[in-house]
Amino acid sequence: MDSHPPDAERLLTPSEVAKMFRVVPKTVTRWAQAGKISSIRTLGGHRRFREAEVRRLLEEGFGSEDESRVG
Amino acid sequence: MDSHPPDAERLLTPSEVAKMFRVVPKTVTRWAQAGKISSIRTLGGHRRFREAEVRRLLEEGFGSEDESRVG
DNA sequence: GTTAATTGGGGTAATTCGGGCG
DNA sequence: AATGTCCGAATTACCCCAATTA
Repeated sequence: MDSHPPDAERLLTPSEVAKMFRVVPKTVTRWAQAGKISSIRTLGGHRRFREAEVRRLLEEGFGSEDESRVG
Repeated sequence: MDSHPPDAERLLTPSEVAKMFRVVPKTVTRWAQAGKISSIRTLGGHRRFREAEVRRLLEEGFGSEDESRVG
């Protein structure tokens, strides 16, 4: 039996996100601390990231650098 | 009709909770042992978790970390 | 060249994972 | 097959400081 709760969303570990961006896991942690990426915490304090958001951020980085960035 | 499912009493297995947090089932068991999450026992000694509580714990850790939190 | 921000590495403690067995 | 419990290894969090980048 493999019934999952309705809005079970795919979560990624810091290492997995780090590999996608080609940075070390610690850098991903800094992004979370800086509020640049949202994250949830396991009950032990470790972070998990939404795969959808990570991929969105990853693709934003491929946009033209001429694009004005609001921030 | 089941248009009003009593979510508050729905119970989840260790595996289901583990998938929601992106951890392995054993880790969820550890959280129960540490008292970080309440659980009930089946007559066979296995644990079950309240979906409402799990969801609450899951959403507590969401959002940017630089947002102030009202305690 | 200087200033400010980001990234990476070291170190330690806590958490998580994986294997084995009941 | 899923779960419970114990142990050792890997991952992560958090600290500080140097190197790289804009």
